[in-house]
Amino acid sequence: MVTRDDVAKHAGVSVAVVSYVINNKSVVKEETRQKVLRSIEELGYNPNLAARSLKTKETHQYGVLFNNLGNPFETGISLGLEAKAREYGRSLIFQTYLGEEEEQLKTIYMGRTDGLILLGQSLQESTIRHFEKLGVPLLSITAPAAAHPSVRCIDIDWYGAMHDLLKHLKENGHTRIGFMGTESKEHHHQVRHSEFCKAISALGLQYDPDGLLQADGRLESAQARMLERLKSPEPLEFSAIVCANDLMAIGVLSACKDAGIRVPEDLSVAGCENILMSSHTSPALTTVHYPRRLSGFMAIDQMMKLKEGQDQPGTSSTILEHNLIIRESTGARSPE
Amino acid sequence: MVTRDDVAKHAGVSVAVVSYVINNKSVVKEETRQKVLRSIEELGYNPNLAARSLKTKETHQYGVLFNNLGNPFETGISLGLEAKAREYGRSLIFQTYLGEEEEQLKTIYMGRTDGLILLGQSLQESTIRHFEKLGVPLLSITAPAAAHPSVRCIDIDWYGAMHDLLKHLKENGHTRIGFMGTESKEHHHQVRHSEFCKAISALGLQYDPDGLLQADGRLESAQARMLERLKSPEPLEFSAIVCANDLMAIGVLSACKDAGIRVPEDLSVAGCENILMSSHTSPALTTVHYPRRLSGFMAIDQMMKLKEGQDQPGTSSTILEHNLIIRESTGARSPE
DNA sequence: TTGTAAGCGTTATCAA
DNA sequence: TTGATAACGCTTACAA
Repeated sequence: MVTRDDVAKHAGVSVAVVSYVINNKSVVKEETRQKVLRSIEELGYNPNLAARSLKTKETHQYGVLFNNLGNPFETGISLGLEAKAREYGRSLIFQTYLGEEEEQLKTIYMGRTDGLILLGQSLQESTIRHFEKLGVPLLSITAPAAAHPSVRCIDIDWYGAMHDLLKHLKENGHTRIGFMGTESKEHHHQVRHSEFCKAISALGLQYDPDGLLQADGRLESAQARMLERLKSPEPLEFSAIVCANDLMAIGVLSACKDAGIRVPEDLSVAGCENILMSSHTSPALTTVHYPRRLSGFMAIDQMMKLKEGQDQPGTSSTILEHNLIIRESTGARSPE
Repeated sequence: MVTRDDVAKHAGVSVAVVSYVINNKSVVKEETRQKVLRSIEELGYNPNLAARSLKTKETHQYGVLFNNLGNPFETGISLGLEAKAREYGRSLIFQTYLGEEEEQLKTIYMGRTDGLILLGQSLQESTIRHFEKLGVPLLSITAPAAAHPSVRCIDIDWYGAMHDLLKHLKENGHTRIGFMGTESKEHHHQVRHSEFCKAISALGLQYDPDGLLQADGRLESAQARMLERLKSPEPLEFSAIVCANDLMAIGVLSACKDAGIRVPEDLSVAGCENILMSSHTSPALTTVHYPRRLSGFMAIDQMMKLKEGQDQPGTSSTILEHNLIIRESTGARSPE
């Protein structure tokens, strides 16, 4: 490996000068600078980042915690994170979050990250304090079920989104509306569910708690759960169903197809997130658009600002624009 | 930050002993060990990984180079990579590969990675040599268009896969078969295309070079390209089309729907990779299954073995099992 | 404008 | 079985 010492020797200067050149300290004489630059080029020198961050306490890496890399919602966000991080010369360490291994985060990221980006996870109080003490900021894209003051959030206004969606369904004659959520109490889908409930009552609609179906956020489990429900002899409690994400909504669509239920003639189905695939199902899915790429941009931007101490107290929560996308999977019911 | 010095002081031992305990050197007296362990616990100590890798020259991190994080094929592989890496206590640095910024890889990964996992990219000779010199092994999941002896590969047998698929189409009466690939000469889809061509002639089928449609691997561009083709007055050169990946095949499906072409009655469509979504389109997509998760497992396993010097010369290329999945999008043509 | 040297938190060698 | 101490490659006072 070529080290800074090699460069110094080759260029006939001291190691400090090499550092000055690399870090663009303007003190260096232009002639010397060129000499050093030439040596760097000739030797193919690259600074060792581990050594650098040991000294500077800056790693130029951010940790990103996934729930499910297989969900295009999360990869869509990462696309934004990654592009913006690249702009700033930052790298991302991706990790799937597993509740039972939360303790390990402390080990994995020690001396390896300038900040942690969550995708809606509710970390334990002790973990949050640990990173706080280390000066590693936490930021969540889409708010955790259990909000914590020292975790800043980027999200859309779920109440507004649910209100828009439910208003659309109401206008199509639906009064009884179901919900498919995610079982875990700590999952960020809980926020979507609770705002759904608020919007339901604000609009004077009915919500039968029996009309709550629980899956785990994945397509397959949603499909299985819905199929099971459709096969039971009892009639559905609802004429329309809102799913906490598109993946589950697509699973519901498939279950309806399997069971011979027509969408939207027999049942209206809506999702959340507007992943690419939701416009390529048949029927195409009505959904709430979540600005994924933008949320990733904002997250990195905020991290960079936090670093520069521009920690404005008002910015602990950022609300992004949402959009209702009406497609074919919702509409008026047609009685055979 | 709590350092090893703090622990040593707290436990009343030297710093060396703390290291011994952490790294499980068996020399330490059990009583001392317990004392140190208790101090570590009490102080909430975690070893600084930057310092450690500076000393040991091992980073316990692997770089992963994506083409498109939005492609479920790539995230499916990552799911495998991530799970296996976790088992071994390794972290992954994800990066989107951009040809024009290849030079930067040398900087980004300096002192930060024990190995680089490619997803079919063809790196420049000089880049490959750079990492070779540093002792950073390169491994590609799905073979690059330009194979290089020092990059080991994990892939399926694309000739076999294409042969299976084309045989199925031939049995359904198709003789003229088109292909949708990816434009760039360096893209790993080129391998799929060339093996397609070989299988075509082995089976005595026709392949009209005009029947080659070029997109960029994404759904949207495939849809646009196919729609454009369908709108031109000339009749199609083929009665069936194979797409280099499922995402593009789904785009083709959407284009057909837009243009009023029935699948498979008017045109058979097949993909590659068998992403989750391909079983939820209508018609469901015929495709070649690629064992994504497994390929990720193998990649990490190989990396770990390379490290231990178990660099068997025979293992530079690993072939995984593939499967033809026949669904609804292919079949016999029905003349109106 | 450049050089010397201390120190970042580890591991590992060598003595004790 | 333990303790000093020299690296690892870098940044950054401070001195020259």
